[in-house]
Amino acid sequence: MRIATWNVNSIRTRHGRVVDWLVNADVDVLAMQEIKCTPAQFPLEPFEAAGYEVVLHGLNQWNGVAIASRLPMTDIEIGFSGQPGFAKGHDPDSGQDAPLEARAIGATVDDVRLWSLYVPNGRGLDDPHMDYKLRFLRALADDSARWLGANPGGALALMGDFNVAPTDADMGDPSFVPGLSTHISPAEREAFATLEQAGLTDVVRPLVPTGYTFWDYKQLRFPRDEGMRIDFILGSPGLADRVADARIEREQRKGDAPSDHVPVLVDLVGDDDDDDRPMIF
DNA sequence: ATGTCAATACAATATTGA
Repeated sequence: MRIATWNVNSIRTRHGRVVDWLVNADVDVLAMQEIKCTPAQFPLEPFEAAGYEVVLHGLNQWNGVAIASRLPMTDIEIGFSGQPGFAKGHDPDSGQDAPLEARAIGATVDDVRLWSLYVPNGRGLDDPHMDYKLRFLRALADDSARWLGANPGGALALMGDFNVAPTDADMGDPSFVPGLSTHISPAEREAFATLEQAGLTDVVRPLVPTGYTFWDYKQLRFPRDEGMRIDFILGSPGLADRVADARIEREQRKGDAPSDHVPVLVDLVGDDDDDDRPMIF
């Protein structure tokens, strides 16, 4: 089974490129982020014509997550347990919960529990959005730890735009982020590390040790290769053991109307479609 | 020169977000 993640930066603008890539790259399941639309606005037809079913969560023109799959999806979950909310100007001391944004959708394909996740940007080190980002990451780690406790040995994949560059090599120069050095601050890296403490590992890095997944549209970042590695597939041990290959699809940053992010994919063996499982006599 | 892009409200530009 080939699974992938891609921040598409508007599916209405990008559906042609996305479906073409799904078919050409022979992808079974794609987690998308920043679809930037409601369910009524989502271009379902090109996906269905290519043989993909889509589940999505979109509230307005911001954020939005989806999963497209040509294998059956079950147990669709909108948002994760404990996911924090956010609203500009919301007073956290008001006693009222801030509304949830469209940043998480889960589905099960074969025996793999998959999530499409769009972690808050943070905006600035002192911005209220940064605290939201840190709380979002910690709550995600807590929910993942709960799932792994309830499903020992289970295959869990967190796929998405985490908006954190976990190592220095994942961002060549902090000035790539205008103004403030978000994405690389100790607080953000510590919050990201709680996912590793929950038992999840980056399953792409061992096979693709270098390279970026995002280049800002501004300031010729792509031609200069001044990008960041912020899109990941994080797996439980039960998933990581089944990873046979991984790729970062840098070519997708080229050509007409690219997203500012590129797809990241991994191949899994040992799923229900066992014709790719090594035979042992 | 932030060497940009997308959605919306609105009706040619401004705002928001990334």
